[in-house]
Amino acid sequence: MELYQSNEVKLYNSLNGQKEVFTPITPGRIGMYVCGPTVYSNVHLGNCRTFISFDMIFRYLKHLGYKVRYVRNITDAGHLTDDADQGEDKISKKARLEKLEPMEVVQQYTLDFHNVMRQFNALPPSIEPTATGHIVEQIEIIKNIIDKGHAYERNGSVYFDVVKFNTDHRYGKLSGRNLEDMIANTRDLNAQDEKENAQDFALWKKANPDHIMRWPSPWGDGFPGWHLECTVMSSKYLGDTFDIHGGGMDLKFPHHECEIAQGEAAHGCSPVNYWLHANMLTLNGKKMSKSTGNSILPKELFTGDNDFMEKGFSPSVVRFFMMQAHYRSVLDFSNDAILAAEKGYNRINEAITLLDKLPVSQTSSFSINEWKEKCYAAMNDDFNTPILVAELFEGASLIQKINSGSESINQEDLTVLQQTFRDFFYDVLGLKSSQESLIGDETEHLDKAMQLLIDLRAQARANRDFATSDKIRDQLLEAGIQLKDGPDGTTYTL
RNA sequence: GGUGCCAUGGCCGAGUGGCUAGGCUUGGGUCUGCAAAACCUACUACAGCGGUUCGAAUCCGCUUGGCACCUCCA
Repeated sequence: MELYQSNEVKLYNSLNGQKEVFTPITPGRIGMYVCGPTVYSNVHLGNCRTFISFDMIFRYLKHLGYKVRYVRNITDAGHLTDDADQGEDKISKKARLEKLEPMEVVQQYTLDFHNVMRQFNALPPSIEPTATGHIVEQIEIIKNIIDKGHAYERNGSVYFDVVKFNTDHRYGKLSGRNLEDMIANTRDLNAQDEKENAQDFALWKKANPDHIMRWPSPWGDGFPGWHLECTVMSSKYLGDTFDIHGGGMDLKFPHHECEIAQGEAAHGCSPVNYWLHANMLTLNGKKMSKSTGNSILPKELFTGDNDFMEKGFSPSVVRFFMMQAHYRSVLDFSNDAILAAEKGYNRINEAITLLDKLPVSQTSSFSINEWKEKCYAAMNDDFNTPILVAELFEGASLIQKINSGSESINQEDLTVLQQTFRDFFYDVLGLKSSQESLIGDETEHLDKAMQLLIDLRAQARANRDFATSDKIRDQLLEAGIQLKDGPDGTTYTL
């Protein structure tokens, strides 16, 4: 019996704005697609929040025993810098500026992305397809959409006919827009526009002679439009209709709206059952954005080399900070907020170090299963990680009380406590304990060296040579190591 | 202008028509040579104005403020 059979997950579906009971198309199996990064520059922290949010969702669904195929693409072509019409492929623009091959740029930033995701302890997706690896499929689906009468060719480019599509489908159902309003609100600035309507979007763009990234197609040399890759890759790997599609809130319109239109036009069915949108991470109250400069790189945050924070923070602390907010809420990043999160994170880590050393009693003075159920209930309710974190703090408090003897626990319950605490902290939230950043070998060496210092200090204290003992303590603190005198001797944390 | 979302105690951040999330900070205490850490303990908030209700911070309306999308952006 898998956990999912006894845990009913409710998730907020952007398609109708309601929390719905999640039922996969195939029992026990889930297909999930998340829009990945455009690899033309380093991912910033805001990008990371979305991927960390969906990593948490992926982890919880797996924890429940579902077999999840998680597809997250790499956009290495096709996003335009300007208007669809005088647009230039983002990747090739960057390439020209830096005098690099386009695929060199792609490689560099893909590696950076993977590296950052690894630091945040995000699991790799099951499949990570690239747009450039699916040009053939994109050309095929464009032919299909043209055949169905939902697209037209103009001067070597192909456009999706939104107005025609809207006559027997509903364009705008995800973002709550209707086409009439959109048309009414459009001022027609581009008289030379190839498109029949301003709302039409490109499926294929003709490449100018100097455009580096280009592929042959039935309409001439060009490159695929912005929204097509996701439709192609999601349907290829997950089917024409699949369970969950995720992405950042800012992709809801037009990107996801266009995906729905493309899917419905090409396959005749709605592509996705549950649309999930992760909210933005703001910095100083404003959305992070590469173009405005209001952004912070993960590396700058980890090292403390940035203008916003007074010191560096470990990836796990940053992840914990994000988990303290709901994925659908805007989260503002600030020095005070992350500092507070770091202290809370340390508190939970203190409890974890006690987990294997707790005294066992004949009976328990509380109901551990009640606590465990609350943890699951939090996650089952649209992945409410802030509530889960609150429960982990309750658990941490419980651990301290058992340790100090004001609560007691029997062996059976202790096993539940250990298992549940670890399941949620490590597996579901994807956090690491503060000591874990060190590799085993290093820890051992450090332990030995530290023990020597601790012994020396203890001796100095015994001789009431406090000048020496305080010197050891204070200088270690400057080096980032904190000594903690307890009843059973002195321990240290980094 | 259009479409959504949000306003919670010093700070961050959940949530619910009635039973005081949680973390951080701060005050008091235990421990300590002194600290730090840890632990115990205290601190009853929901933008404003109306309305519905026995009862609303939670539902409805208005006002004010903020954010996101409508153009590439997670």
